[in-house]
Parts: sequence; structure tokens; C-alpha cells
Amino acid sequence: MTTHSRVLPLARQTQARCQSCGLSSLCTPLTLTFQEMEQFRSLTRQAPPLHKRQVLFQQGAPFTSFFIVRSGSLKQSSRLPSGEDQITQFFLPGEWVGLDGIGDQRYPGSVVALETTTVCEVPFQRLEGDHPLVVEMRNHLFHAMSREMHHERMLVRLLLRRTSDVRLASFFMAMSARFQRRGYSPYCFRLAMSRGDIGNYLGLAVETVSRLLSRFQQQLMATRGREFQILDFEGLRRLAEGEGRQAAHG
Amino acid sequence: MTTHSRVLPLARQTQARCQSCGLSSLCTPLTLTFQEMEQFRSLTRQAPPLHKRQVLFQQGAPFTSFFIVRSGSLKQSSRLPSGEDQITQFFLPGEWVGLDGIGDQRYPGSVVALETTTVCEVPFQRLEGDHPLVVEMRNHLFHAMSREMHHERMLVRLLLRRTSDVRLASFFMAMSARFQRRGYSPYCFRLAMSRGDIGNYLGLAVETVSRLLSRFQQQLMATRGREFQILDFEGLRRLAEGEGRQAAHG
DNA sequence: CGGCTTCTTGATCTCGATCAATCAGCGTGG
DNA sequence: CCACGCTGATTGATCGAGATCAAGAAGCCG
Repeated sequence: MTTHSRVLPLARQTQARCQSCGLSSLCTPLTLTFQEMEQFRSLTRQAPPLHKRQVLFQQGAPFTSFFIVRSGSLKQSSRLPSGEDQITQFFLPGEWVGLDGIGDQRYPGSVVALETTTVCEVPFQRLEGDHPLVVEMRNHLFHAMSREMHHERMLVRLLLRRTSDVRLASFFMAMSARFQRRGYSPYCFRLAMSRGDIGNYLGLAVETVSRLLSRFQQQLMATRGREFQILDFEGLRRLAEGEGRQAAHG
Repeated sequence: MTTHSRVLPLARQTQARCQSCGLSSLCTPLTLTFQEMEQFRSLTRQAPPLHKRQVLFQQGAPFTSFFIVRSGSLKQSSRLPSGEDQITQFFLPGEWVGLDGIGDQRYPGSVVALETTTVCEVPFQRLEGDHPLVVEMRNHLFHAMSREMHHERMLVRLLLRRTSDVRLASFFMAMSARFQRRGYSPYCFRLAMSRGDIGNYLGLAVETVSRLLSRFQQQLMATRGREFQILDFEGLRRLAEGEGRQAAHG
């Protein structure tokens, strides 16, 4: 078991990287590199691949494990008392799934694959006890959750007062950052979720998302189906941060 | 130090109570009863009372302690790159302040008193080590943060798609639940924050808050300055949950 | 090729921000 | 004690962003 000790510095490294990320974005910062995923592998077990629309776990199911995305992507949505589904998160490779189930020992939303997806399962009980590796791991999660708590709070509250174009720009900036952190191009990526999913996530109608994409098309981004290319990164960032042409400026 | 072991079951008790709280609300569930606050006292030190507008800590200051509110109330706000302040939280007696500073070791927002307020300081380093009390305490926080993570995510995302009256109704339902949990009346309470603060928090203009209160006045609530009384609790709940008269129903 | 879902574009209407003015509360000082 | 001024709260009028309704267009898969 002592062979895992090399994980520790890596955990800190992730943390440091997150700290230096000043992007005002929707980014969920619980991210591992492929290398780190290999290191943690001893705690995990590989699950069979999910195909599109297949469910990883259902809302309300007892929390037993969380998961790390190896490839593909997923969405998490919660069924509201009113009957609608609210998408609360998207997951990309390297990101943690199910952390919000720790709290009351049930998954608070259903997670389904947006495309063919593979995940690693991390049984939660393997994170109990006082083994140094595990202690460090929990510590890592502790910090990460605190960060995300604030992230979420500030950014989503921020979105409350923002126009639809700012919301969408923030979304793409966040996605860009997440791809970049995984070593992919921050300028050109494919998102497996539908326009409807994006709209649901951001609190916008599908039509609005579509119209905004058309508007962005001219200057900021090139869109082709679910492939996105950021043409004017700075411009998009300025828009997301509210420095751009916004309602009631000058 | 072993005298603190009686704390452990209490921590679990809090957790159980939070679990059973099914309110769809903005509630931040990190709450202690006065009794529990006494138990934890050994970890804390009393700070001198803050008067209105006095700052507990500034955004960006190094994270050293968090705090538990003993009496009064506070607000937390973050200065955005654009220069505006976004209120991210209100704190009532029994609630934890500063948890979101753990992540990157800095307070992500400034916290100021809304009225004369007393808090207990809990130096973070007293929560390190493997002493059973401290382990249990961290565990408690771990669970609480996970819960709050989801809470925040779902509810604020929910608010994104909600009309102003639903947002405000949710706000009062959450406040009501928080007062109730502390043993106060859930129907009649005083909120020290201004209309502007509420609007900022919910992403609404002051004028909108004011107008909504006038509208609520007729049926749902009685308002007098910063004293609020809920007249039709069920009605307010239905409105908050989206079952009420809403845009595009019938 | 049909039959689906997803995406786009157009037209209308409503909610809530904004601008503007008045009013109420309240501590200060004459 | 009351006049004054300041801040916060209310109310009215206007306007624009975005939801909604409606209809096509484009993929996508059997």
C-alpha cells in the first residue's frame, strides 16, 4: 500500500493549478490529468463503457462510489418537484462525478452519458480510514469542494444578473478552460450536449441559444453542428467578464 | 480532550436533521443548535461583538479561521472584476462563516455585519490532526459541504429560469426554514438586510423586490419595514415550488 | 426514402430593468 | 422640539431582452 505515496505530490499539484486559474467561468475545478488518473488507479476499478443515453446512476440511489471520467462526457440532472429536469453539471474527461452524493448518502441527480463514455469507479469506502494516501486524497477533495462551493455560488449568482450572451460566453470560456487543462485545444472542441441541454443548464430557451450562436458566428466563434471554434478568444472573454458591449453601458 | 467525545453523536444528529429537510429552498444547511454550539465551544474562542457595517474579514485575506454566528447576522459579498459587488450569502445565528475559504486558503468574499453581531472564531489549525473529535468534525464539514454544493447548484440554477416572484418566494421559504431550525418562529421574523441586499442576492432590481412585496402584501405576507410575517405559508411554498400561478400555465 | 429529433429563423408579447419622482424613516444639530 | 439632510423604500412610466408560439430546415438512423 505504501507504493501509492507518489500520489501525494500530484494531488497538491492539481490544487496549485486550480488556484492559479483566474478564469471567471462556470468551470468545475475537480480535474485530473491522465497521468494522475493512472496514479490513482489503484483506488479504482474500471467499469464497462456506457453508450449514449445510458444511465450511470439514478437520482436518489444510495451513494456508494464516485467516478472519474476517462473518455466521453456526461450530464447530471435533477428532477424538480414541479416535474421538470434541471441540468446541474456536465462532466468531461478527468473530472469527478458524484461528489455531491457524499452529503446525504444519495445521488442528488441522475447522470447519463452524452456519448460513448468510459469511467473509473472509486468505491467511497476505499476513502475511509487513516491511511496516508487516503487522508491526502480526502484532504484534496475537501479543498476542492470548498473551492467549488464558492465558485458555484459566485458564478451562478453572477449569471442571475447577466444577459443571455454573457451567460453563453461564460459557458464557452469555461469549456475552453476545461479542455485546455486536459491538454486539448482551448480554441476548437466538440461538445456532445444538445442546444437544449446548454439552454437548460444556463437557464435559456433553446431558441435563444441558437440565435446567440448565429450572432457569435459573425465575429467570435465558428460553429458547425456540435463542433465549436473560438475565433476571437479575447473578445469572448471580455464579453463573459462583462467588459464588452452590454446592456446599459455607453 | 477526551471530554469532547459527547460531541460526536450531536454532529450526526445535525446531519440527520438536514437530511430530512426536503424544502426546496436557498437554505444553507450548515447549522448548529445553541446546545451544539456550547459543545463545540472548546474548539473556539469568543470574539468581541461587531457593530453594523463592521467587517469580519476582507475578500482575499489569508484564511485562518472560520466562524460560527452566535447572534445577529452578516452578509458575504464578492467584488467582481467588473467592479460590482455580488452578495453570495447571508449568515444567521448558528451558521458557519468562511468555509469557502478553505479551498484556496483565502476568503473569497468580504463578510460584514448587518446589525450588532457576535461570532465564535474557530481557528482552522485546531481542525487538523487525527484527534477523534477533530476527525469527526472534519467529517461533519465534509458532508455538509457536499450537501451544500448540490443545494447551491440545483437551486441557483433553478432560479435562473424562474420569475422574480418565485425567486423571492423561495428566498422567504429558505429564511423561514432557517429560523425554524434555530427554534424561532418560521412565520414571523426580522431580516436585517436591506431591499437592495435581497435584490442583489437574488439578481433582481430593488424596485422589483419592493413591488413584489407590495403584491405579496395582499395575500401571502405582511411586511412592515424589515419585519416579515408569512400569512399563507402553503401559498408561498406553492409559489416557490412553481406550482402556483406562473408564466405560461393555464 | 420516410420518419424522427435537433436546429434555426421569424413574429409577438410579457416580465423585469431602468429612469424618474416621491415618500418614509431616522439620526443630527440648531 | 422641529428643520434638515441622508439613506432606504415605494410607486409610476417606459423600453428592451428573452420566452413563447409557430413554421421550416437540416441532420440522423432504420
